[in-house]
Amino acid sequence: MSAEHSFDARLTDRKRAAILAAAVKEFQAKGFDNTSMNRIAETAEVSKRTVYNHFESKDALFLAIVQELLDTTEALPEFPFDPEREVADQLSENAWRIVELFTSDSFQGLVRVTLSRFLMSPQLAQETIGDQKRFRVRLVRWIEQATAAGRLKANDHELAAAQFCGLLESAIFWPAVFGLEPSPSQQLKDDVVCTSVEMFLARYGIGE
Amino acid sequence: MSAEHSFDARLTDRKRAAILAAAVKEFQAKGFDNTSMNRIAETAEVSKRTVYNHFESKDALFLAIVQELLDTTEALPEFPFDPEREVADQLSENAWRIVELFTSDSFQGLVRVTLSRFLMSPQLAQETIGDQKRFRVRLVRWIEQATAAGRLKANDHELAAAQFCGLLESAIFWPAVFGLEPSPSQQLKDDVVCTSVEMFLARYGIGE
DNA sequence: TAAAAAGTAAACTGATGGGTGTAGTTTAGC
DNA sequence: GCTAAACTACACCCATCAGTTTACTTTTTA
Repeated sequence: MSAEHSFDARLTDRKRAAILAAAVKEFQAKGFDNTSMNRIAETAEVSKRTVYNHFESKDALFLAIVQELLDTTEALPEFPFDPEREVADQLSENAWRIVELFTSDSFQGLVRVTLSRFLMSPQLAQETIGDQKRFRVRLVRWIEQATAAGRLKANDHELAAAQFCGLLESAIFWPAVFGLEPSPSQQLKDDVVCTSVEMFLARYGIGE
Repeated sequence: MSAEHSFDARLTDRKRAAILAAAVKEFQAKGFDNTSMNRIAETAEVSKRTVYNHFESKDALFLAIVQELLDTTEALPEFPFDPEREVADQLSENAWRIVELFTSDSFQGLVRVTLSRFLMSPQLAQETIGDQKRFRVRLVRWIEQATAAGRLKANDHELAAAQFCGLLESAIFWPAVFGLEPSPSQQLKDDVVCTSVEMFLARYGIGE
């Protein structure tokens, strides 16, 4: 028999993946401090020693997870200003991307796990959660370009971007993080994107 | 000598206060799990046994702190809509109150401590951080009243309130929580309140 | 097919930390 | 001043848990 059901990869790789998956699950469920390596090994259906063969320490395992999740959410495309398209249009599209990111399981996982661990150490938090800034940078650039093209009137581009994100976050992101609404309805997302764009343009837009 | 410098109270009460203060300090600095009762006793300059004489357990101590901090931030006044005053005026005032709350040390302390502990248990997090909702309720009511009075055009009052708070939070509150800017400048606060009110009214206001 | 690489089970170490028990000292209040 | 309540120092119990060791089996690979 060539393989039982190991369409996947070498055993070693499968074990590694199982450990990461188990760790994500446990860390998310109970937090870093309240998750033991024994438990992770158990959940991964792997011997404890194997966990330590793959990851030097609990911290190393944690960082590997954060890195993996960061990589997952990394692949957001650039979003340059397009002079040919309507401002509202582009902003809506950008808003949708952000909302989708916010509500994606992987990003939620990242935030929950990381937030609880690094709330106390701003340094580390910045390096990891700094991810949250990463898409904001794109938005800032877009706002800058749009302003330069005379299609927006924003003085403080950073602030404008922060505010736009804030509009989306307060209604979509944070409620989800705190488990109020498991996943916001399409209806709500629609409303939020819509009114956010309207509000933003009401303040920073040029009557087009 | 009537008293050395014990203008305060009975020794017992001073001890209790010292324990609470030490616990707040330690929990804020290192989080719940990474703070030992030994350390708290040490910081409070109190014997460990005394800590346990005042508080049944580490959890009890934690809850006492949360309660105390909640009480501190509890005393926010009602904010009814006043038909005699300009809408922008009232909204600005409300925004200022919220910003002041956000940047107050006691509130920051509450959030840091509570967030890190209860991020994993939405139930508890809601009851405690739900405080954050408490002022939002006032804002929701204000928006409702203003809308009823024909001075605003908001369909979803909850959403509108969330968005307004989001505008303030993303620029003031969260950066402070994550220790980026220890305390935002008066200038920034001004800008944020100003543009937030403008944005909000641009969308929900009636051209007055 | 044999050696090298990876996995397993389970007992173990060492440290931490919540919480208790005790015996003796200090403070409060009558 | 004397008693009860509160505080202190410190040893102690016990559970948890990160990480290790050992002796052995399975998988990979060349």
